[in-house]
Amino acid sequence: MNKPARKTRSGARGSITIKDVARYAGVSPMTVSRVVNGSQYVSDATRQTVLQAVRRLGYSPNIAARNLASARGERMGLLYGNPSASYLSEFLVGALDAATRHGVQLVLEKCELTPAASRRAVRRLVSGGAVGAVLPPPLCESTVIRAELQAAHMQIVAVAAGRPPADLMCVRIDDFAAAQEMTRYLLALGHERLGFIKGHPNQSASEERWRGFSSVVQEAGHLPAPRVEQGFFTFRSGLDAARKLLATEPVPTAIFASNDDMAAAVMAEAHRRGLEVPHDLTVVGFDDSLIASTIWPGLTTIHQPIAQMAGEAVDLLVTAVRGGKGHGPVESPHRLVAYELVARESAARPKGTAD
Amino acid sequence: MNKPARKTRSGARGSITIKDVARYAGVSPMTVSRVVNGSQYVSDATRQTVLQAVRRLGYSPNIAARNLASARGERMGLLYGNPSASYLSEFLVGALDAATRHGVQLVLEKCELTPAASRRAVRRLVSGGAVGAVLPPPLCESTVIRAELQAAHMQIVAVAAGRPPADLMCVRIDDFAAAQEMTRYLLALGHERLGFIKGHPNQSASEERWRGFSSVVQEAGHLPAPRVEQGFFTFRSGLDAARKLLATEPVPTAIFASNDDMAAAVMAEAHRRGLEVPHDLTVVGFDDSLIASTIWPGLTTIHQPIAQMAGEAVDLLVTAVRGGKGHGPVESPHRLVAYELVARESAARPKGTAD
DNA sequence: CCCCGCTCTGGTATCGCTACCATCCTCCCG
DNA sequence: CGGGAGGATGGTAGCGATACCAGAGCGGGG
Repeated sequence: MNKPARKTRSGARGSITIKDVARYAGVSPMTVSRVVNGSQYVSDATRQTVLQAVRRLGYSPNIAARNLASARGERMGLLYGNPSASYLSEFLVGALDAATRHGVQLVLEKCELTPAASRRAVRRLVSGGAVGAVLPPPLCESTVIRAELQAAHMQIVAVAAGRPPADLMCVRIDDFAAAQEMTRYLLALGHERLGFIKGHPNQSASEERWRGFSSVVQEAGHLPAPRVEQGFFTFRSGLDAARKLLATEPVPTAIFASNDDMAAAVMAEAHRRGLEVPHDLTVVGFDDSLIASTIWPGLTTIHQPIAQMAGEAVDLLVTAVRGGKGHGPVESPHRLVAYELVARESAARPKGTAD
Repeated sequence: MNKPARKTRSGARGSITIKDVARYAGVSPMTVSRVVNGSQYVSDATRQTVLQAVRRLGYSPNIAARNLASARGERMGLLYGNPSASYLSEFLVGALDAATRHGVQLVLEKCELTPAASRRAVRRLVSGGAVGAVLPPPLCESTVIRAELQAAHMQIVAVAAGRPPADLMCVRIDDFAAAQEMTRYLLALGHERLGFIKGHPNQSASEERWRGFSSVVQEAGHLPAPRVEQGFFTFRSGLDAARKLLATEPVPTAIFASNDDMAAAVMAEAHRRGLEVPHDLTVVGFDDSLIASTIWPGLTTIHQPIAQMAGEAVDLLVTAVRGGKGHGPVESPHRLVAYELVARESAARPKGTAD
């Protein structure tokens, strides 16, 4: 019999195992496991004892072991490759956090929007062992990607699609309502000559934002018809749109751009024409992307809790994947989260109005 | 004896185990393991057989099991909380990728720069079981954080510190050389009246970039003294600096800002004054952050391979942590990676110069 | 010709945790 | 007061992989 301790247990970090806790608390490892995993079948007294032991010893479960034993640790794909990618960093933070919580692994895969690239990306994901995928915008609009993923029997969650297909799991804000709120905000400030820059026609959120805007304008009734330009969510397209909006009289007193990049472009063009923001022109955006708080004056915009949305997307995915293993389909595959109008310096009452 | 198959193996995804491969290839699981892990002690014939079996069966090792068996799967902390945070998304992509490669878990922790917040963040990291930490800028400059981490016996890798302490593992570009190259680029275009906006005095990269710039200016000899303003890496500070640089004659023909946010501010201010970029004024930045390619005209800047740097940081960390378990200290704890000057539209020959 | 050392391969014992089953005990009901 | 339901606990057997050791085959030096 050669059974010397194979490894010096002392020095190693984080080497406190469930057995140590069990011994310390005077219970069996199983009971500790139950406490740690929040099973109901533990008496309060025992639970307290164990929790104390856990705290005293600084126990933290070994994820690898846990995953191995419980057949968890699935891999979840996150397809990214966002042209207007201010989302990504916050998105990753939220997704990674949720993934850690659930003990699943997050696999990143870059993906262009061409069919060929999509196919390749999905294939890499599949061969990487992913069982589900999170699709941030604008990838969630790609039918090719969706088809490829579904063909591979993957669970999918779309994030921030404006009007998602009913059969798709989805986490989003109410773009329509948010655009309405922003428009009402402009009206409340006293603006009447409004300009609007639409988003990319391929993304369903664009339509929603536009509908929100125009519904409020129509509701108000008395306003002059707003000036509208088509944009494509890029700074450059915003510049072109702004040029048109600002070149011909009557110049709007407020411009609502469908995202922040375009709003920043409007500000740049306004400044070039000698207009001060917000004194001569109010500019508002949508998304609260990085650029909104980077530039000066700061952009009044709609904040999306991107990290939270990404987190919920992963939650949804995990539920779907695990649920699918035994139970029925997921209860409510659509999740609406709260947006927030963030007032910074780029919006004010129109010139010549009392404060 | 009750030994019915506890679980239907068939339906589960990715359930091909090392044993299946071994059986298929007619070897022992150990041999498969050796092949998969690239051990040298496998004959070529066997290796080929096994590899074929792996491919045929679509085998992919179970990370949880692997980590458990080999005592890997450590947790690595990533402290973030970057005020000028264009880094983060690329950074995360690179770090997560490397973490996946090594089979370690990445734990994110947000961290403000105040001592109290730092302490709290580090404590959370420790209690989360992290054994090492990656410090992106500007956190790597904080002595408080470093001290806290070292007190907790964590391995640390700083990323993109301009002049890191010699005893710290570090991945960075040569800020000095990059600034030199950019300055030479401006001179080569024919610019002589230069402006420079310094970075935040608390970050050592600022000093390096400034040194790089001025060394080339001095080398050149014949130039008029450059105009220099202090900035703080923010858009706002760039705006203030630009205002000063552009308000007083002689106005520079080219302005080199120590980062992209400030360079974007210079462009904004230039446009406000009716100067066209690059026709009337050349503007260049540093970092190649998101804003550099968002705005128009695109910013000529120094590209840092952020994802790669983050990945190498994790590599370094893993090596240090695993190495520390048995071997000596890490060989070369400093890693320089290649930067690249990215020429976009914001830099051109000065006005009135032949092309 | 034997022994040593090297390459290559297989067996066995875990890694830390949880699933499942067996057990014990309490309390309620008839 | 016996039997059954169900709460609370412990024992045992893996999850899928690697570490370590043992052993088989082979070539070369003494």
